[in-house]
Amino acid sequence: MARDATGGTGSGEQGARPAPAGAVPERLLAEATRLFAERGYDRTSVQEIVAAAGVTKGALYHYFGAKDDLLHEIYGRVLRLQTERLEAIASSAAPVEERLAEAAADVVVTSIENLDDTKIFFLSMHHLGPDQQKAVRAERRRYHERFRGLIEEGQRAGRFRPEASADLVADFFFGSVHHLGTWYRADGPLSARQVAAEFSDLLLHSVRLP
Amino acid sequence: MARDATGGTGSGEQGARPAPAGAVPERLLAEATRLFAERGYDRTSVQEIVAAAGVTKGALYHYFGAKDDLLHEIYGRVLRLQTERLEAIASSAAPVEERLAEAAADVVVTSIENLDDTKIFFLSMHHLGPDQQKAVRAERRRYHERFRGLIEEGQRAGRFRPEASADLVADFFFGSVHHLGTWYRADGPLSARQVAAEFSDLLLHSVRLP
Amino acid sequence: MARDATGGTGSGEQGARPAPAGAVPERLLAEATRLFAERGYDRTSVQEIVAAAGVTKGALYHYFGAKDDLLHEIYGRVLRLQTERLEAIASSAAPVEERLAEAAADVVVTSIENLDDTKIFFLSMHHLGPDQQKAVRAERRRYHERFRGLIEEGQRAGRFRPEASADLVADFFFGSVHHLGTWYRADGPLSARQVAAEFSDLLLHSVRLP
Amino acid sequence: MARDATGGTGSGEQGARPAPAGAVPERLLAEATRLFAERGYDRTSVQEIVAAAGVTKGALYHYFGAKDDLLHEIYGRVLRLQTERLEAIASSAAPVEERLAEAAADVVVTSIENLDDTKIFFLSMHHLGPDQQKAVRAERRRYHERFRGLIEEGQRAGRFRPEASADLVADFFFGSVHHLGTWYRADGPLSARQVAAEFSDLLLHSVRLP
DNA sequence: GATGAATGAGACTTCATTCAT
DNA sequence: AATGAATGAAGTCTCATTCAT
Repeated sequence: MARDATGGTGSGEQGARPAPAGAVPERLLAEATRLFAERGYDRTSVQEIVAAAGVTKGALYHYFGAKDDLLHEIYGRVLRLQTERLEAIASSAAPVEERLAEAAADVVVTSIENLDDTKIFFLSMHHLGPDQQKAVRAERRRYHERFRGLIEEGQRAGRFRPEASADLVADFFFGSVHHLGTWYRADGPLSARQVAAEFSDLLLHSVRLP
Repeated sequence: MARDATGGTGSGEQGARPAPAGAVPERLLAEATRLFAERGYDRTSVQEIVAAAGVTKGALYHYFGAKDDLLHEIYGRVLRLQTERLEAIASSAAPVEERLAEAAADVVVTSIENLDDTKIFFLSMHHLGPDQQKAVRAERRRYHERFRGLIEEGQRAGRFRPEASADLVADFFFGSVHHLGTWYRADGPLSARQVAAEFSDLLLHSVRLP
Repeated sequence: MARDATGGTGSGEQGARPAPAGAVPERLLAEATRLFAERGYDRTSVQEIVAAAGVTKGALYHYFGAKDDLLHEIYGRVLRLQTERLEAIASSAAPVEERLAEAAADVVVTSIENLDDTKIFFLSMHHLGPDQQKAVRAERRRYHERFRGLIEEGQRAGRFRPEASADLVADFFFGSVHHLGTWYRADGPLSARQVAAEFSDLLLHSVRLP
Repeated sequence: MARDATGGTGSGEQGARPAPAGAVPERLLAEATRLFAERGYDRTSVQEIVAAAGVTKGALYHYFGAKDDLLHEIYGRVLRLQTERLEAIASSAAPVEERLAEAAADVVVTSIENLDDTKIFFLSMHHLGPDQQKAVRAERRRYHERFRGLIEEGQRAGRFRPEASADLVADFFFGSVHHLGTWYRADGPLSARQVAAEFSDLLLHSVRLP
C-alpha cells in the first residue's frame, strides 16, 4: 500500500520497461497506436497497452472511458491532419494539375509518415460503435469529396479526360493510398517522397488528356 | 429460464434459420464468410456461425480443427480462383496491352463477385497463425509477380512507359482493387463490369506511352 | 423448495467440495439463494456461487445469461408458489373469516419455510433490470389484490370493520410478513406454525367487528 | 477526452445540479441519502455522490473515512430521532392505550417524513462492518424493547389481550412500518397522518380487549 | 457423424481509496 | 480545506475448445 519512493515500475505484472516519457494520455495513445498497428485492435489487450505505457489500467480508464475511445482518438488525429493539409493544398492558386499532383503526393507522404494510423484505420473500423463509425465515415466522405472536386475542376478546365468518372478515380486512388500499410516498409528501398512522386505521376497520367 | 438458452434436449434455438441447403462443411464456410465480412473475424463467435449454418459446435469441430481453419480455407478458395484466372489470361496469345487490360478487368470482376472474401482478406489476415500467414503472403506474392511480369513485358515491348516502376504500379493497382470492399455496393449504380472497365482503363492510361 | 440438506459444512472456497448432488442448474440456484440471503446479492460474487456449487463460471453462464437471471429465477419460484397457494385457499368454500385466517397463516408458514427467498426478495429487487422489476411488481400486485379482495368480501358480508381501508390493511399485514426475514430464526423458540397462528390472529382482531 | 469526465475545475458537468446549499458534510450526507434510497448503497458510486454534492472525492474523504461511514451516519441520525421521540411519548402521563396509539402513529409519521432513511435502513444493513452492524442492532433492540414495554404495561393494566405475545406484536407492527418504503408514495392519495391513524388503529384493535 | 454441457483462461471495466500538491 | 491523477484488486462476462455419450 505504501508506495515505493523509487517510482520505478515496481508494481506487478510488467517487466523492465523503458519508462516512456511524456504525459500519461499521450503515452497511452502512442503505445496503443503502435500495438494496434502491429497486431490489430482485438489482439491487443488493455493490459498490454498499459504495461507498454508504464501505467496501470486504472490510469487508462481515468482518461479514456473505454478501449474503443483510444481508437476513436487515433482516428480523429489522422483525419484532422489530412483534412487540414488537403484544404490548404486544394485552395492554393496553382493550376489544377499541380494542385491535384501535390494533393496526391501529400496524402501519400503523410500516410507513410503515420503508417501506423493508416493501418489501423482500415483494419479496425468495425470495432467502433455505430455512431462513432458514422462520424468517421462522414469525415472521410468530406475528404473524398474535396479531392474529387479537384478532378472535376480539371475536367471542366479541359485538362483531364472528360469520360473518366471523378468519383471512381478518387476511389481508385485512395485504395492505393490506404493499402500502403500492407506493403510499404520504412526500412525498404523507397523513400516516402519517391512513392509519393510515382503515385502522383500514375494518377496524373491516368486522368490527363494525352 | 436461461437467457441464452443453449439448452433443452436438442430442440433449442432454431429461430430464423434460412433453411440452409447443401453439405455441412460448405454451409459452415458460406455462413462464416458472410459473418466474417459483416462484422469481422473476432466479432463473430463460433456459436453464431454454427447457429447460422443450422448445426452445433460439435459438427464444426468435426470438420474444422479450429476457428481459424475456416479463415484459412476461405483464403485458399479465393486465392486459387484468382491465380487460375490470371494464369489463363496472361498466357494467352493476345498483345500485351490487351492481356493486361483483361487481367485488370478480371480481377475487379472476381473481387466484386466475391466481395465478402475480398473484405475478409485484408481485415483478418492477422488472425492467422504465423505459418499460415506466411503461406498466404507467398501465394499472394506469386500472383503479384505474375501481374508485374505483364507490365514489364509491355515495357520491354516498348508499349508502356519505361520510367514507371512495375512493382509500384502493381501495388498501386492492387490497392485499388483490394479496397473495393470498403465502398462498392451491389445495389449501387455501378455494375461489376462497369467498374472493371473503368479501373482497367485507368491502369492502362497510367502506364501506356502517349 | 425445501433446501437440500447436502450442503452443510462448506466453508472452504474451492477444491475439495462436498460435491453437492443434483443437476447443475438446480445446484447453482440453491447455492445462490443461500448466499444471497446470507450476505446480499451484491456482496456475493459469481465466483463464490460457482465454487459453492462445485462448478466453474462457464457452467453458470451456460445456463444463465447473467448474474441477475439467478435472482429473477429465485423470484419467479417463490412468486409462483405463493400465488398458487393463495388462489387455492381464497377460492375454497369456507366462510370468509376462515379463508382470510388461513391465507394469512399460510403466507407466514411458506415465508418461513422459504426464509432465504423472502429475505432476498426485498433486499435485492433493485438489482433487477427495469423490465424484470416491472414484471415482478406486477405479479406481486396481483397477489396483493387477491388478498385485499378477501378483506373487502368480509366487509361486504358485514363481518369486518367497514371503516378500515382494505388496501392499507393488506399493506400493513404484508409488511409484517416480509420482515420475518429480519428477525425470525429457525433455531429460535417459535415454530413457523406458532408465528403463523399469532400473526393470523392479530390480523383478524384488527379487522373483525367487535 | 475522458468519457466519464470527473471534471475540470468545477465547471464541468453541472447539468441538473440543484445548487446545493449548506455546509459540505451536510450536503454530502443529504445527497448520499437520496442516492442510496434511489438505487441502493452498492449501486451508488462515491463519484456520483460527490458530483451530486458539487464537490470532489478529496473533500468527501476529508470528512468521512470511508464510504460506509456515510451509511453509519445516516443510520445514527434516524435512530437518534426515533429513540428520542419514543422516549418522550412513552414516558408521558397519558393512559397506556393513548401512549401506545401515539407512539405507533408517531413512528409512522417520522418514517414517512424520512422515507429515504427508512428505505436505506433495511436495504443496506449488510454493507456495514460487523461491529457497526452489531451497534445498530443493539440500538434497534432498545427501541423495540421500549415499545414492547408499552404493550406489556397495557396487558398488566388489563387493557390489552393477555394471550398476545408482546414481542411478536412489536415485530408484527414494526414490519408494517419498515415496509412503508416499498409502497408509500409522497405524491399518492394518502397523507402521512392518514396512514399513521390507520396503522395505529389497526394495532390498537389487534391488541385491545374487545 | 454429431451433440451440448462444461471448462478455464482471459477480456474489459469499475471503484473505493490514497497522496503529492 | 480541497484536488484529481493514479492505484490495484475485484468484478462480470465471453468464448474457443474438449469430451463423454
